[in-house]
Amino acid sequence: MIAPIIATVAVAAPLPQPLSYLVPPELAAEVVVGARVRVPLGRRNATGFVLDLAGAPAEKMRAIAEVFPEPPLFAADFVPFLLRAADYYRYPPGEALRTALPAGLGGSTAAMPPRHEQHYRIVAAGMVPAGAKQRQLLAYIASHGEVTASELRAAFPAPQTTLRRLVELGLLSERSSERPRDPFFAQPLPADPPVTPSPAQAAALAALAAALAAGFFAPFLLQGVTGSGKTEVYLRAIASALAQGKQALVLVPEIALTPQLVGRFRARFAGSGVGVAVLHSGLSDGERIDAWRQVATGAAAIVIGARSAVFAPLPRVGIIVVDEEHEGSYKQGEGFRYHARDLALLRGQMAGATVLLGSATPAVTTCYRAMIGLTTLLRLDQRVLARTLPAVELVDLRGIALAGVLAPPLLTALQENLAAGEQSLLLLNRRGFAPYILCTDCGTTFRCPNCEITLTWHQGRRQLRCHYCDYHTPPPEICSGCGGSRIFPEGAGTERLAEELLAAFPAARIARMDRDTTSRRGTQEKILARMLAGDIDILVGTQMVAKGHDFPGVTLVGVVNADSTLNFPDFRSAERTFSLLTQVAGRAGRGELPGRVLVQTRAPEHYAVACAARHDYLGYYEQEIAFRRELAYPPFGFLVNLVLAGNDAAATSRAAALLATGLEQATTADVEVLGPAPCPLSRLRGKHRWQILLKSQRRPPLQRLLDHLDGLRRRLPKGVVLSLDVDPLDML
DNA sequence: AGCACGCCGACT
DNA sequence: GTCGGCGTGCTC
Repeated sequence: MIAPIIATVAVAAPLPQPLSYLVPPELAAEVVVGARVRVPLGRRNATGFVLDLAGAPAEKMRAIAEVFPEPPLFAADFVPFLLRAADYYRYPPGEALRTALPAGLGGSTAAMPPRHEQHYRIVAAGMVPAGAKQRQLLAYIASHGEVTASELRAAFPAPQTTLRRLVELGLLSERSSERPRDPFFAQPLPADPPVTPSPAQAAALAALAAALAAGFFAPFLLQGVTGSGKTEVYLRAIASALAQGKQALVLVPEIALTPQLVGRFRARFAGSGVGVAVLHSGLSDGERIDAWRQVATGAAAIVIGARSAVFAPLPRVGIIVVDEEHEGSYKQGEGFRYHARDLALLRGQMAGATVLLGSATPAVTTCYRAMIGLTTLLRLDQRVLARTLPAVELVDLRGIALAGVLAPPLLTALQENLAAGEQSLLLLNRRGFAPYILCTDCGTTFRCPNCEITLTWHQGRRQLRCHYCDYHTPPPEICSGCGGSRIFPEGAGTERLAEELLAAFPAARIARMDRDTTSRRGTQEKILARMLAGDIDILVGTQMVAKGHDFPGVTLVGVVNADSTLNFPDFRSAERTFSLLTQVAGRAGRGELPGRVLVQTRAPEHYAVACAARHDYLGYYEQEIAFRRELAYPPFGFLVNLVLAGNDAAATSRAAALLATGLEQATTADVEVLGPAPCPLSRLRGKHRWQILLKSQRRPPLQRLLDHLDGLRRRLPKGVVLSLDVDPLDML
């Protein structure tokens, strides 16, 4: 009697553990680790992923029903990482895996089949067909050797029927190969001018090379201001990893994943035949599936991607780069709420890889790890080509009567910069025309019926819009409170700022860059190209303009309201403010010309603002870390945020109270249960929301308390759902 | 998440 | 007497 084969399957259902299934003998050849399968679950079928195979005695087990006819999605060494990640964030492993996989591979439908490309070559030389078109095609193919269908389509109009005829005549042979859908297929490789590393870059590279050679987990923090040459360090460190037969994973914030950045990697590596795969949300399902496949088969040695690329199934990852590691977009905000930087560290640890975190303004938690020696600090202090950092001037708005949103110093600076024929960049972290509209007779504001916020006035679309759900409505003719008609927009967004600028500088060419003007594909590139060509004098934008883009011609940067991020009801508001101000200040004076930065604020003494103005990361860090220590916030304490959401206000608050009581009874002295309290966004998309914050100086007791949660979760009233955020980045 | 089982209210 | 409410628990 041969022991039956048992497969461990992560089922795409909210089950806390993978399940075991019998492998029917007739499927034994196809059921491999990484296969996608259909399995019976209760009285229905579900999709699952094979994590493991073993011979074991069959107990009460059901059999795998079907195997998807496709190559395995990952190899066995990927599984422990996935399970650790799912466990850490308390998310069902099957669902975690489904989130990690590209859309189209996580579901129950067949994957989009690979795309094929036809190749043609001459079989019988010398034979001359009758048609002129046939002769032309043959001559072309004869002179090029083997030719692909797409090349022929480029050279001849509609060659398809002629080709088929030539194949039928036996003059051409036809062969088909898989061609991955490649969004960069038609793009030429940019130039890659050689640069000599600066002494600081060389020192960093020496440390990285030593770690790569040792082949153990080694985390590094590469701290360098914008323009200090971090990317060159990434490129060279990756080259060392490749030279050892290892592979590289590069994570960048979604917003920074521009063709320019990818172009730089392709320029360095693709020329020498190294496969570079790109994974991000802008790809089509087919492109994404193909990219994932190239990674899984090992055809791509370098993977560049946003957050979810941390799960790319690289077989031999030697280095993981996390660029702009402080960026909040690395944290997934719903569902499987993982943090890609933290998982990069975990993955590096499990794979024995070098992990390189890069930032000008490292997250306080990351810097702390460097300070206590858990991470090696590498510094790039100089900007390349000895460019100096721009001077930052604070404009204290207190006591200034503003006509619009721009105070006289910033207006004057803009005027001067325009007169000098140079470009300016203005940051206002709020899109739309005005954050709310107000009845001046009775004070009524207009709110979203689904969310606890005011509606933003969008002048161009003549709409009031909610920025949290898709609610939108035409403006009210009369006030719903008093019947009056004196309703006016209050406050300012990018739309109003652009209008104000146009009024102040009628001759200036002004453009706006925010989610409203860049939603269509290609529009963002268009604005960037116009900026680069000098066709824009003043660019107005949200934080989009602060991150990821180079504006070599910009010599003046204005921050319209530095306090907007500071006043967030969140313990990380200072951190975000410091980063944003530093980033946007770094946009000035990157080219030949020196830069100038003006920051409007009502809190010029606040350390996040004052230190950013002085380019003083350490000064900021010292104050921030003291504040964190005092209140036992990260890195001195660990947080888990529990959010209860439901349609019924009373049921939701009752559920929150019940859950908090249950947790208080279960908790030990070393875990604090804070709340329940209404979430800062107390109503969102129609749901009433309450939160309970768990806080502890140590992780184990926190995890133990979370074990109790699974029991308590079941006793919630109907219609109230609990979601859990381990290491929350914000608590809105 | 589904989908059972199971134990209490108002109906042909 | 049943139809159906949604609390509780399981799914290999």
